[in-house]
Amino acid sequence: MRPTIKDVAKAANVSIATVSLVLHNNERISSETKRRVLKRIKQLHYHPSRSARGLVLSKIGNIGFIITEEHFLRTESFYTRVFLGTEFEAREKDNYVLLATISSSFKKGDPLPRFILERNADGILIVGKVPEAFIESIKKYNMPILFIDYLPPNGDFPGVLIDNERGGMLATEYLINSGHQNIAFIGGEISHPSIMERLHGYKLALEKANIINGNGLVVTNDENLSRQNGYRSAEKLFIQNKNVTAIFASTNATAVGVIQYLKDNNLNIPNDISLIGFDDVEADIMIDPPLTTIRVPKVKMGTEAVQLLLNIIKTETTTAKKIIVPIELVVRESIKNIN
Amino acid sequence: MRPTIKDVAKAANVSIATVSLVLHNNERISSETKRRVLKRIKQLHYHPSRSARGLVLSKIGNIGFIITEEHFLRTESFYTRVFLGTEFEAREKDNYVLLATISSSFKKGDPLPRFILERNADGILIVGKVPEAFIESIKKYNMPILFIDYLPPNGDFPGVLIDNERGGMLATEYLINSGHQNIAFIGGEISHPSIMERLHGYKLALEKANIINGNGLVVTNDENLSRQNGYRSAEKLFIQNKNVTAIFASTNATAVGVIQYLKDNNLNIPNDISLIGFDDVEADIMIDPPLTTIRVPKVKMGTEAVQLLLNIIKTETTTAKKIIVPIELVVRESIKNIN
DNA sequence: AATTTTTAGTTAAACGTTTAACTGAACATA
DNA sequence: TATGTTCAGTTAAACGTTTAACTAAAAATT
Repeated sequence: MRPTIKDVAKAANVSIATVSLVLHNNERISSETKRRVLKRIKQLHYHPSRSARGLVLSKIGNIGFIITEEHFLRTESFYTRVFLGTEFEAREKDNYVLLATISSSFKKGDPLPRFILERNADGILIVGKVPEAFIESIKKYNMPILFIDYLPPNGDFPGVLIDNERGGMLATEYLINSGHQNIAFIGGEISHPSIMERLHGYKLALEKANIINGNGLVVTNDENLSRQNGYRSAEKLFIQNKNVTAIFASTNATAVGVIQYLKDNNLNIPNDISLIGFDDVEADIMIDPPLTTIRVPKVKMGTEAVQLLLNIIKTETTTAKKIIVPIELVVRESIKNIN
Repeated sequence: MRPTIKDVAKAANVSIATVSLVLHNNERISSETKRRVLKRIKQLHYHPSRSARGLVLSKIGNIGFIITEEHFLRTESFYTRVFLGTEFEAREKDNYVLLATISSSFKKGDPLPRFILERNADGILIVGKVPEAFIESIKKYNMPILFIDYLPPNGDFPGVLIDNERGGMLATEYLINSGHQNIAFIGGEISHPSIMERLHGYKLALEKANIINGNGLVVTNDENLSRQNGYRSAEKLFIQNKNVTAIFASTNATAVGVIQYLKDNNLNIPNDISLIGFDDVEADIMIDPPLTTIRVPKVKMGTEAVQLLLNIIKTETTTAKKIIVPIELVVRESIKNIN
């Protein structure tokens, strides 16, 4: 049988209350006693029972991580890394992360993640775009909620977000500074607000540099599969447009599709076409030459999110604080300077 | 405040014991009372507290899912899908899955997943190859353990496994039946037993067909990144060997690398080279032509694993039962019949 | 020396379940 | 009629914590 607080108390010759106080670092306990108790705790490999603790505190130490199944299974490990970040921070703070997927076509009345119904989570992380109907459905449980990489159009929630607009600008400006003018934007899942914001950043940068080019250079397309999306979009772009010299691919999965298209059509990167991506590419994907990109701190998004959420839970405040994680331009070899 | 069993009892005019018995479908309760209680449960949105339940049953309803960080972050969604399977089945059986990653260079003394230390899981799923040192470290906690897609070399544990050998045979035999003789095997992470077994199946099939070709056709290589691995291995293969007509790539990530190599070297699939993979390819990866492959039921592996593990937990037996999930040859267009 | 304050604990109730042991009424049996 | 038996529940203890309220001893104050 696993040891309980009683066993520790007996071994250390104190009451169970003392053990509990030691566990919580209460200053009422002398350092001598503390030492003795701690020694026994270690010796017996004692760990307090979560159930017992949860029962009295009515706080379980779990946080829910909700994502659409589609996003979770994406070949890009974007959200997987975010998840890992949440796991790291949760562990640090003595919490567990419970992952649940929902359908991206969730509609009212569909079953909710069990940890919501059973209130087996102290708070909830909603990751990536989720259906509005889902958000509506869980509102009434009023658990603390925090969004990651998405904010619903209405309602004011806290969130951990990427500075997509600045990223879009950064990417575009870098292309402009490298002498490009005919810069195309290829958008993946354009209905995701993040992509919209990147597009907005792109437009802003062009405007600022007084470059006016028709909308023909912006190709969007809402297929689910980002790579095919990138491929098809590139195809579409080049049919209409022969003089593009640079492409801003709004995600790296899109970029991979674009690369395939360029390869299939004997267009060399960066000599014929310069290309910049968004999100650092997984090392596993072979891209030749290495892709210049905007790096997003995925793991950090997870850790920040958990920190903020736990804070909201602890202080029982309602906040709509937004944390914007910094992005970074990573220059590699996919862009040609044509100045 | 969330409703408790007391609230239900009061509303239904019974004792809390009755409510509990209704919850457990005890036949001691008349159907009339049962109906009344159930009605109130629904009305009040009552869900029993996990903490309270866990406390009295000393069984928490969590199962741990342990995987190396490296495997979890793989671009192939193989293990992600297995995870999803476990999640589905766990949910069905009123359990939660707690995921923890460990380092693939885990050594004695490294910190263990918290749910092991705290015994916050009733049983553990170990997924993919993990360091021997890790297995040694957790043995002493003697929690029920089940392996997925891996079995440690020593110790007799239950597991849910792929019939890799049969898969290797199936793939190779299909190539043979299509008239190929110079069939190469390109192995990804060859130190993973699964890959070894596929290789063994390959050899068996060749033997059975009386095809003798030197070991020059087997290229293995233990780089971590499967795609680069595939690329490099293909390179190596073709330097030594000019007359290969078919390749069996031991994983699909490897196959993708091989495809890139072939494309870069103007070798057409299937006209110049036939190719077969292993694991069904993610729809997102653009492969032209569609790849013939051995399909592995990933989600099913997860559900089966949870079923078996929960069974072991419930019956408190020690078993070393192995579940071999069926595989399937999926014929698409990457193989040329040269008979 | 008597009183008050501080220190370093202890006692006991509470959290929400499960379930063995009990009970009282209705029914069956001799 | 007296006595079992079955039915349909109820009572109460137990699970392992936390923490407010209490206490006994030591230290400080008058």
